[in-house]
Amino acid sequence: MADFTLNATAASLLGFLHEGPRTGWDLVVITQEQIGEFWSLTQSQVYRELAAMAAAGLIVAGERGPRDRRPYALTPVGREAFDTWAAREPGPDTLRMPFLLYVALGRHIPPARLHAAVRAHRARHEAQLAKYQAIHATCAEWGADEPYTLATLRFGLAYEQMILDWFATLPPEISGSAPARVPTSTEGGPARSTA
Amino acid sequence: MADFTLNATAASLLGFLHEGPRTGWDLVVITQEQIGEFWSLTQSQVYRELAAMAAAGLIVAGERGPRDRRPYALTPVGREAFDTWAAREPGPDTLRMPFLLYVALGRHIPPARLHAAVRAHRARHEAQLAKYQAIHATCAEWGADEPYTLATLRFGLAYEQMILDWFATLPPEISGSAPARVPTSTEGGPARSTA
DNA sequence: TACCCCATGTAATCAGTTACATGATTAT
DNA sequence: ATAATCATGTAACTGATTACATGGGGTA
Repeated sequence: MADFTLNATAASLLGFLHEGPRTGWDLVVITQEQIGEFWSLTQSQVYRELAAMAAAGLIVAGERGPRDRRPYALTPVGREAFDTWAAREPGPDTLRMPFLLYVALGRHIPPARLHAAVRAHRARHEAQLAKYQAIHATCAEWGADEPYTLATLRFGLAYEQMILDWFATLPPEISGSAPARVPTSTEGGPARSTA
Repeated sequence: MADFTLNATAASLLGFLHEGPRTGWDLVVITQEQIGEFWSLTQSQVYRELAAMAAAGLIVAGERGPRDRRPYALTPVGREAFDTWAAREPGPDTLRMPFLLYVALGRHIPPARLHAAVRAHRARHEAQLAKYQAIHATCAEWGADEPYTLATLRFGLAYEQMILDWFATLPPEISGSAPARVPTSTEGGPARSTA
């Protein structure tokens, strides 16, 4: 029972339950907006993990509320399991980018197709950056009392900005249009930050 | 048979087979170094997908060579399947970052633990940046004839540099040490690129 | 000859995704 | 009354990870 090994998804749910009892639905919404961009989890997973953790005693289900809402609360055992999880090094980042696969195999993809994919992908990231900027604008006053959420938001901003900068450096074979005038960086030597 | 739907992993293998027959082992090595950073795939998957694609006629196995090496060659059917895959928009990027999960849940993690995780994670990315820089230094002459691989490499460089820049902006509660003197960017208004 | 790496594969498990079924509540 | 949304859950599947089994071939 004490050897229930948490995966990071389950641990994240326990993490949010530190702030008080939440229903599966609550957690779906919360996780989606707070960590969804770098740790996706689906509604199915949430209910599955909650059921498993309840069976293992890490959380307890409360009374069913209005719309069958069933809040789960963290137990001392759950707290301990979370601490055990937190005591381990977080695993390595993994990226899954079908678009970069396109680029890597670009030699074997019709140019028009590749260029269209570039445009679509750039548009996605422009939209995502705008979204982050909007959130950041409304939440700039957080500062001191929300450093954790703010840090992840700032990561998102930096990430999207980086991608758009990278798009601007693509050669015409890939982008379909001339690169913006930026340090061309194909003239040898290790790359250096422009920041 | 013609309706064999490729997943991106299988498609990537077909992509590399455009350059000539390769064995499973070859593909494990090639994919690991060429796309491994943004599209991980394991040896098991490679052999599984090769077997499935061979059964579907997308590739054909050649004679077994020295150490039981068995080269697979692309067939016209496989080429067509690849083209069909390439004609679709690539799916969205997904990030899986346990470390950011740590940061997001930082409020509930002992500070010393969080700071240690930050140090370890930063070290990882410093090492990764150095690796990319080394590759870039040896391959700077590619330029025109390897634009695709170069673009992915330059993505890696930009990504790692972005992360290290982000680390420098972390507040002491998270990093354990004072942030570097950079545009503090917590003073309101949407973030702007510093590039 | 002994050992290590090359190379192919299988088995078992876990995690993640999609689709669907069901019923309660609120809004129109 | 009807539709939309809230909320919980199940089923089926696909993909990814880990571990292991097996044997060839080169090297010390």
